[in-house]
Amino acid sequence: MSFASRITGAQVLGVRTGKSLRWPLGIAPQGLVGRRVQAVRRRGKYLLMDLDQGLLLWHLGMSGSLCFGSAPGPAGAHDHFDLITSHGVLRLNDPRRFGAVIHVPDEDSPRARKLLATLGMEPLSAAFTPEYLRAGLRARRGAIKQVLLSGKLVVGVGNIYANEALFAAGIRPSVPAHRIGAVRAARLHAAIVDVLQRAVALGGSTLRDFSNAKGESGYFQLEAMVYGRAAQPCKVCGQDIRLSRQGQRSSFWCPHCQKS
DNA sequence: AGATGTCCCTGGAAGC
DNA sequence: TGCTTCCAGGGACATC
Repeated sequence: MSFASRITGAQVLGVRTGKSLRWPLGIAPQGLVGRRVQAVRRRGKYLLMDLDQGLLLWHLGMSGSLCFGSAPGPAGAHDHFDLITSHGVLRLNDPRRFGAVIHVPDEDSPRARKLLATLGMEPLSAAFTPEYLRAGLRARRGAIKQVLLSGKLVVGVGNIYANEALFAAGIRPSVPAHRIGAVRAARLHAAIVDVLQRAVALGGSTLRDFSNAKGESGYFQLEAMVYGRAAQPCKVCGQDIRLSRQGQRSSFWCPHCQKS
């Protein structure tokens, strides 16, 4: 049973905070005491926890993980936030502290809107269609890789999956988004859905130096075709995988399989 | 409003 | 061996 269903209905008994996370909580921790968890949802990479008053937004950043249990044990160096409830303790562990827990009064508050309202389509929803992607790409002049990473068209596509999806679609990361026609947009759409579905089925592809909540290594559970393979032979054509930088991010691509 | 650059943080790896 | 430097990630924010 997921922690979401186990924590639903619980009452908050207390909060323990460790080192500060990326942003302030937005409320005094005591202000959460007595609240009830009414539902747990997700939007993009945010976890939304509806309380009887207010809303808690959780984000795992790049290295965060959650665990939920009745006896979490003493807090470790990277255990930054415990939500202590009548059903158990939800603990956020995050070595690199890119994660966040943020309280907002409601989803329409300025802070919540700023974080959530600009998010793009859910990639595994029925509304994410090839036509939607094509229309969004047509309106953007930036490099396709950065458009995907921006999350404004479609959420959930981080650097690893952007690289992999572009390879699968045969599109070079530097191509201006609006140059991608209907046929290739459809191919990219299918590639995004496929790579995310496979990643979810396999439990994600964490960084090589981290592990999932169960402590299992996430070492390329989704086997990368290009990501992290600079100067290694392409698994399809044998040419050396190239590495370039776009907006402070590494892009890996095959010069033969991704011609334009 | 879109595009671009900067910054946050830490630990592992690589280089000296 | 021990030090320093580089690098990875998501995404808000500032600036043009």
